[in-house]
Amino acid sequence: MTAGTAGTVEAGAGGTEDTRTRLLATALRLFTEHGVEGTSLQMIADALGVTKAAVYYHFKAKSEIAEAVAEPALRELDVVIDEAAAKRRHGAQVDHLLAGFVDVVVRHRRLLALFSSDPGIARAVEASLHGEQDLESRLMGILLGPDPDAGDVVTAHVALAGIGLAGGAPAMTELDDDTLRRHLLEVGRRLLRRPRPPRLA
Amino acid sequence: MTAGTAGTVEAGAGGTEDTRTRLLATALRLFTEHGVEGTSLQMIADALGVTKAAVYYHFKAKSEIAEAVAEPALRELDVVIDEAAAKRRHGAQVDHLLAGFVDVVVRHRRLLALFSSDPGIARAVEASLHGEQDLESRLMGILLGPDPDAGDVVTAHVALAGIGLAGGAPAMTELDDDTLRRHLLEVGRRLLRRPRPPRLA
DNA sequence: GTCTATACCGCGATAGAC
DNA sequence: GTCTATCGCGGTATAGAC
Repeated sequence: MTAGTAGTVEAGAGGTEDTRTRLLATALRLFTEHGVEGTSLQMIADALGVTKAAVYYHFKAKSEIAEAVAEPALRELDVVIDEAAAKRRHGAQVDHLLAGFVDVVVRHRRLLALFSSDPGIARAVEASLHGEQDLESRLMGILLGPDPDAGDVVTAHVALAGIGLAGGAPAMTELDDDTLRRHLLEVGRRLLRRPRPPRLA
Repeated sequence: MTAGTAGTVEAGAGGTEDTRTRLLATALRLFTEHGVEGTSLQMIADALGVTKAAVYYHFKAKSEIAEAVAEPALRELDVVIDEAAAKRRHGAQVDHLLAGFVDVVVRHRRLLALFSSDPGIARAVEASLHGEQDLESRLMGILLGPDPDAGDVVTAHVALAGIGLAGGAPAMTELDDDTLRRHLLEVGRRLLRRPRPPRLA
């Protein structure tokens, strides 16, 4: 995105990945190890063998790094929401959204652990979440039907918050992806009263 | 606690509340307005008309202020857990715990919004949560029966995280305490499969 | 026992040279 | 694209006034 002058860069010559990419990978690693707060620009710079100022050339602020790290997961969520919105029947929308949401949560659960305990990421995510696309409104809009009562709203919030947070919880690290996904899905269905989808897609 | 030499101090003379108490009240207000991270010791000191060092006299570190702010809620939770543990039947334990937890969440929901989005408080709470008393283990111990399977563990986590987070969510601020409590309780029951307690206590 | 003055160092961020 | 230098502010720490 914002491609511009790129062109020949992609999969360029020999070894050297461009700094921005290396930077993001390094930042993600350090973030998951020490949290966003606990990771200083100095640590990132040192790990890359450059100075803080060099890091600042690629990102205007630390929060931008956090946003960039969170972006892939948010983009996937965006796709899921679009797919869900495209379904005709409301029940099918909810089913697809739930399954897709759980899937994104499970596949990005290490990131999730960060999201939920670090305001650095949390704020970055919220910015994107309520930004241009406002993922949260769209999510809730699908989950809640045409005219939801207070109980529906509470239920939807508990479901999303619970699944998201539980997915990233330390106690879940022992479970393999598939097991976790199955259980989260089941819990979500019970919450949202969608007892069980038809056996074949 | 750690009373010691006190004695005559309690409910002392005229106007001046002791600084420590004013400090905590001020800190709580600023924390809820700007978050823990967003509140500097300088801001607290200014609001009280003292210097940073004075604040530092009462609390060795910023994290201690956060802990002190969170303490009342955690103590209430502690009581609820004890009460629940004292019940004879497991079903009654879960019912009491759920109702008590929801109640604490609702009454401290402003604080909750902080807990869940600010690692300052989050860490303080975790310290207490896993400290001496290890509230979390005891909570989970009651919620999960004798030998829980993976599904039970996931469910319990979703329930606690979901109720806690949803209770503090901005979207819930419009609901009055009683309505919120009723809906959270109902959602919790559905999750934990405790359909409905007997009509009279 | 309560507070002020002052200082330290690491942090995120900026400006400008190469 | 990277570096050196520097800034202001944050939490922390100590010495000492009252």
